Amino acid sequence: MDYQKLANLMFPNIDKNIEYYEKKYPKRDLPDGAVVSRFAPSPTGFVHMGSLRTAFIAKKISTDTKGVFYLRIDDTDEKRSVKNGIQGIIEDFKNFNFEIDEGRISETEEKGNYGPYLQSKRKEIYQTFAKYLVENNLAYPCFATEDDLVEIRKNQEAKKERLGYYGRYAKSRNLSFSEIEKKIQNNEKFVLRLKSPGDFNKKIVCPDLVKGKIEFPENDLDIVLLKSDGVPTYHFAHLVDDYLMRTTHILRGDEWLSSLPIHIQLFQIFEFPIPKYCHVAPVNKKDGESIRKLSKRKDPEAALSFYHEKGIPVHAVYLYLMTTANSNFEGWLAQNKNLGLEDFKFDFKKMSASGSLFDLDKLLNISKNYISKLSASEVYHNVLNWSDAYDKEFNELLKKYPDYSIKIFNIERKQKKPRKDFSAWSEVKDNMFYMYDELFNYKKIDFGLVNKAEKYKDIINLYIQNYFNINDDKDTWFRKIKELAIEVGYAQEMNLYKENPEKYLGNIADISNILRVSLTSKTTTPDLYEIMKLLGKERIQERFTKICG
RNA sequence: GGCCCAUUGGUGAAGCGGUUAACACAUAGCCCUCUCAAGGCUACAUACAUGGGUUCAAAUCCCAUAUGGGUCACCA
Repeated sequence: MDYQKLANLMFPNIDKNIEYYEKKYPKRDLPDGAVVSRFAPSPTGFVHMGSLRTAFIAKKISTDTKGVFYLRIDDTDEKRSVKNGIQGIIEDFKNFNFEIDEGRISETEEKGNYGPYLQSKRKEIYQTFAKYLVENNLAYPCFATEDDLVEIRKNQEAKKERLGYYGRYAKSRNLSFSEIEKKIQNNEKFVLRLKSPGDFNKKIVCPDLVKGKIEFPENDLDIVLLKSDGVPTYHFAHLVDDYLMRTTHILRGDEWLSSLPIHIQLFQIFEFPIPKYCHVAPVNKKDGESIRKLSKRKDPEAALSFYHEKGIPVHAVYLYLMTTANSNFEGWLAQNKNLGLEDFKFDFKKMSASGSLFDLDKLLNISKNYISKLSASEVYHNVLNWSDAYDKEFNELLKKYPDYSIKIFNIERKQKKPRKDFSAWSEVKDNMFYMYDELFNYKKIDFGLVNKAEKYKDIINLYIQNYFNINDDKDTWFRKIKELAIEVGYAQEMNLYKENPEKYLGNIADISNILRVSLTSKTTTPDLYEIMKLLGKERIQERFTKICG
């Protein structure tokens, strides 16, 4: 058969060749060892936590090696695409400060010299590569209908044979030119299938940076390369795009592991350099007794918006992702307290090959520690940003009292071991609302929460009259509370009380708590002295007065 | 069903032929303390899936089984 003629019949409008594209997208001029990696999601509208993890690792090794990380949108399947799907991904990235070196940057724009980065705009490129295969008798048109394929499968199932389009089941392999010509002239739909050179009885060793060397049978399936609408399948697009975009490392979920023989075969057929593959295990979730992959549909924590909404700092999420990605990261960080994520070298050898459960508690713990190290001003700006999207009322107050708010966040922060009150910005308001008159409600005060608080009015009155002075230093302030305790028959020290509880009506902690609850409506707050200093004389007196009537 | 991957305490995980089998999170208790958050100390946890080998010696090497997961589309 004249394969050139066949190729022209199938792709009459393709006039370029592979060399053209090789010249258009030349080898990248990068330092030795530079990693070119990418994230290639379908435009489903948002990024999955597991995807972010994979993309984060890819980007990390690219920047570590002074390489390139790019974003390519895999929109070859319309059924999967969602309206504004690209925008959703880009917004998630923006919210997570996830910057790309090149690729798609909005619904309409992109940057970089290796585009288009939208697969739907690369049809001609794919067809050029497809035409090459036909010209060289490496691929052929297949006219089998869906029914034909069902028939084949039934047959194979009945005979307990291996499923798929291969060997003697690949009937379209043997069509003559005139048969093909006739069908095409009749406008019969066809797909392009690989004429697989593989032998199922032979083995191929596939190296993988996280799973190690895996032995598979060679691929002998005549897989579909181009669908009947001329759009490539993932396998073919992967070959063409990652070759032309000069990708060196393919990071993807390990559900792709079993198609590795196909991909390696494809690269070999074209004699293109085979990229390094890194199949990343999934992030899982316990669902009753069974364990399954974190699911966009079932698990809110699968979506990045979940973390954004909670106000978990982006950097904390990355710290957590790195602790799950490289087992030595946590220890390294503990040893190198003055260094950060950027200074850590990612290593595939330290990556677990098996999936793990997503641990929100651990994330929150990391986040709590991270926040404790921020400055009051940083905290303020973060809370401001967060509340702008999720709590307008609080946002207004923060904007109204910026300096005052920063002072609040500074309570017990500038010390060697700062407080660790919150692990997410959404927790701030509940912790601090009483510092704002607009949010404080004295009617919610419940002295039932305080031990031995029966005579709280007397105690508060005594305090205002004889002990309260806003200008006292902390020692004096505390000494006076002790004196008050003695005056009303409470123990001025815990030890004394513990030794002889029956001798006292209560203890010093009870006194403090009566004051604390009066001023904050909470039994748990940061340093009461600091709080009173910030509240100031008038507001303190006002709050006390309201309680005592 | 075929092919492939995985399996260390509640969770993540170290371990690479000889260890009292690290560490972190979670949980509990004690200490500290004006409350809390921390911090310090301690505890907890029946932790090496099971069964066979190899070896003086196995969580570590080999084989089988079990369990979990993936994949076998004109989906990615």
